[in-house]
Amino acid sequence: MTVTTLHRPTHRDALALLEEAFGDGRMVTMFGRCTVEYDGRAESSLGPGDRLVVCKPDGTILVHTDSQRKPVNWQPPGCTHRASVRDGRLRVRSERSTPTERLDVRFERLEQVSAYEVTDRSDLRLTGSEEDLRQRILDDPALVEEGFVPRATERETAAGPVDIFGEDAEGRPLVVELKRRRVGPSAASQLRRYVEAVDAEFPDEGVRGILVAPSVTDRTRELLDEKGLSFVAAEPVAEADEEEGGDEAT
Amino acid sequence: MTVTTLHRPTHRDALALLEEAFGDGRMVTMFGRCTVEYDGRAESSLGPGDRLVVCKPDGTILVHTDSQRKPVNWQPPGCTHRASVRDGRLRVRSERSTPTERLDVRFERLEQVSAYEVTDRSDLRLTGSEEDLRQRILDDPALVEEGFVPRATERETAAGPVDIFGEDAEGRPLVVELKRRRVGPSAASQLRRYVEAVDAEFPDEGVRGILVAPSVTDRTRELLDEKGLSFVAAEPVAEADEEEGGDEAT
DNA sequence: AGATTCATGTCGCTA
DNA sequence: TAGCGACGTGAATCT
Repeated sequence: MTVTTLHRPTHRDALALLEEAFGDGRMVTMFGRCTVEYDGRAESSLGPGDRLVVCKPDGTILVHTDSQRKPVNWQPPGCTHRASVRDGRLRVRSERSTPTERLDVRFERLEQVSAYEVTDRSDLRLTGSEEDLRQRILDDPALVEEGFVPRATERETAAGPVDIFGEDAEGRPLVVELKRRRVGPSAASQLRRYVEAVDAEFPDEGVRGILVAPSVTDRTRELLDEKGLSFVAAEPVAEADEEEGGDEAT
Repeated sequence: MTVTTLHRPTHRDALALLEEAFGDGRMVTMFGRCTVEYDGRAESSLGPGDRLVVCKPDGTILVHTDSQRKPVNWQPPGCTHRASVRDGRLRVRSERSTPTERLDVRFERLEQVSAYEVTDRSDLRLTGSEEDLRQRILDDPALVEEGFVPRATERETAAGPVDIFGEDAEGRPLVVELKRRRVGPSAASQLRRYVEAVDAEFPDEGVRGILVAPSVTDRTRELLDEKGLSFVAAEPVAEADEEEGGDEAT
């Protein structure tokens, strides 16, 4: 039996299941009317309402309402959660240090508590990341510009690590900043920061900077132009051929 | 009855409950062995495994494993999710446009399906945000420096909106960038961007920039110094008095 | 543990 | 709708 469920349990029965499940490393969900108090990097208070609470065996706790992707409250992995009954009500407390953070969920009503055994796993395979864009450019540096020769990735500078560092056709240092999607002003600032740091390393060598991304906003384009930086359009994965024959839709 | 639960249901029975719950605007959880395919801003494939799937009435869908705060796969609010049975297996598909994204969850085994009615709500009250820091400084501008006079918040510039714009004791323009927590290099770049934009607006008036945050990293401190920018330490909420008497622990 | 950056970031606001 | 920046960002990587 991989799922144990209590329907409208007493708070004490719920506590018993929670303690058992926490001990077994099972994942738990609770649904009911509760309040939530959080104190740590910030501080928050959530009045009574119907929520889905998820406790994971790695110490994660999530409090979900019926909207939004983000939990209304949570605690990250590595926390220790403990359940107790105070004044006849179930309470789940999750704590951690560095930084010190505490989350308290107090239930007024409990509709359902379930414990799940998770045994089967598979890893996620994802494509379309900045890493894919980097690989694409290392495979074909001409995508950046004719004659570009990559020399290093994640090269350290006084301002932080440069995505791709290399030389242009004339042998001048070239700083390439990659973004997997359309970028705003912060990307231009980031590139500028790296270029200035590299420029300090190679004075009078005419260090250049190129931002590689699918596209840029107008303001970002202006910021790049002002600072003498370039933009080259490229995507993490080659676009589907727009010219005829691209009939792979289902 | 605010919760309906099916234990080890047939895929057709699960489908019936899902369609009913989607129609009623109820929140749904499913637990079982499934695979997940995603295609949109990126692309991913997740092999078979035991997961908790949450469907919210606002169109959010979450696929959680037994670890991490982040779902392994998801779809944001505003998506339309549809359930069906193909080859005797339950499938939940969630789609949206702008950008075009599709998520497919296919179940091999179904341990439990639950539908929850969410009626009771309360809003979250949170303190310790950048907004709190701003209010603190507007209440007492001397926290930035003696003689500082705020003139505007979110003031627009060619490089974006400045958190607090004002004048120093000598009447020179002052750009203040706020951060609720310890900052890295990007904050220095951001401030510099704003200062340069304001400097272009007020040539030869000696525009100054001050970063206000709890603390900065060493490298960020150097970047600020290089560019003639300042740092002032301040937190969103006044720190507890470290000197004696702070005995509120439980 | 701290620093740095990417992310299918998410979310809210505003022009 | 797109642009822009905050977020209790989270998560990975490297020192």
